[in-house]
Amino acid sequence: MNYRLPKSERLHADKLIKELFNEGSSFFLYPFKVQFFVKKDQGSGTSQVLFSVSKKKIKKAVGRNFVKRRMREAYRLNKALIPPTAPAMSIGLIYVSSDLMEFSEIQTKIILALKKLATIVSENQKQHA
RNA sequence: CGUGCAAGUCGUCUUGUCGCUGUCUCAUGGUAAUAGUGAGGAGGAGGAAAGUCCGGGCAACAUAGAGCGCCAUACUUCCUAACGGGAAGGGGGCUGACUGGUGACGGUCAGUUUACAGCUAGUGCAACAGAGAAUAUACCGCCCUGAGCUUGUCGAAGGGUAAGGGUGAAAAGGUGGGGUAAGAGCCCACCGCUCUGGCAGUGAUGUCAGGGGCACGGCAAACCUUAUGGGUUGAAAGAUCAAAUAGGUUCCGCGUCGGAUUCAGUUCCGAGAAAAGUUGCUCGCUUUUAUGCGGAAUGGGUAGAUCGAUGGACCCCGAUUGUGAAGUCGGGGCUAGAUAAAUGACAAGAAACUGAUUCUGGAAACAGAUGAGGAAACAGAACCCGGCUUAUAGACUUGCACUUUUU
RNA sequence: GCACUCGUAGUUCAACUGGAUAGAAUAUCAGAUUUCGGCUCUGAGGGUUGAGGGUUCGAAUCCUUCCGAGUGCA
Repeated sequence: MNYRLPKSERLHADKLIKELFNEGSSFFLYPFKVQFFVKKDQGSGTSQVLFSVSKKKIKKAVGRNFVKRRMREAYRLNKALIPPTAPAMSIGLIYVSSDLMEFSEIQTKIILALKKLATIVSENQKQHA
């Protein structure tokens, strides 16, 4: 199983991020807001993900780093929940709680979020097909 | 032993699994070099990385020189690349102890604190209270002269007076004495202030002598004056490379056909094509289309990438100079470099903190042992340094002070 | 990262060049009016002027250090 998360699987290009937030769709699953955008004419390639924590919610830089690292770990260990047949897309995981959470808690929530994302994407595929 | 204060140092560690990041080596890849992929090696947050309060490096732009303006600083000497930082010293304030004096007040020692140039340049400010608030002031009071008649502990009017009362944050030097009608630096001594000179000190300043006489009250974190310093903007500075698309410039080819002409599709004549209008339709007539299309080269430049950007006023150790901040010399070391932003997650254990319970001693307080469980500070580099400020569980070292117990 | 602005009753704003007890509207509470409520009238409470330190006789105001909120710069 591939548990790696190199730079090519992280979203870092300014254009793609603007595209994600301007044209993507989203849903809430506490404590996350999941923003995603299916790339057109790409087939089933590698997805790219970004993690975001608001400065308004968590004031201290240490706390923000702490949450982002735990989110990244949780995604890294559970990214297989998105089936490889799914189309390539940009994913944004935004932390909207103002409390610091334990890793186990974040992990369960991430799993739920990814499962929901996978079902939404597969339904979209069926509708288009 | 404990507690407190001051100064300084440190501010978790080990193992395993799965990752992130730059770098080195090897392999793969490829004409070659990058990029990518795989394996391995040795690295990967702080004392404040924070606040952004100062200073410097660095970069771009500006700049003959000078002045005005604006901003900052402000006892002295030194340290430093520089500073609003630091060191040492001086002066002032406060506290305590001792001490001199009738008194105002002074002296010595210790601790602590201090944004500490100039209101003896100018301008300005001081509510309320108070008679009077900065060219002082006469309310009560005190004293003198004393019209008058009610002859009194009376007193119109005039004058003297800042010692006393009262107001205030502040009442125009203070204390003691002389003096006077009562008073007053009016006079004297002392205390304080200030000026001049001598001496000591690099200097702030100290000290001694003489003079002035009581002014020259307070506020400059009021305007301001003086001295010194500062060009402006900040890495989102700036430098290099540079896709796609659109557009710029240059060149080439085509330009409905024929003829003539021109530097030139430049102009003319004839014929023709397409579209629109006129009409119910065709012919005819009129108008429009042709300053466009394609290709190549080229400069600017966006996305993006690279550099800036991590070897430096560097760190450690030793010697030496200096009261000290710090300097000099010698030896050793290389110690994060990310960019939608790495330095992590999980598990186990070990030190340090807190300490339920149980056991022993004891009348008790408590002491010694046991050690379940809990908690694990403040906080995350963003171009780099030197400071300052603020946050911080706990541990250790040194010095000082104090309490209690035991010997 | 850099540059800058602002914090006053529960809320919206005042308070001159430092001058005393920080003022107004609204909201709250109480009373009057009404059969009851609203409107209206009268009155009261409510502020460590964001926090600490300093300058001054005196600080919301001046200086300084923190805290919080906000704005601009590609």
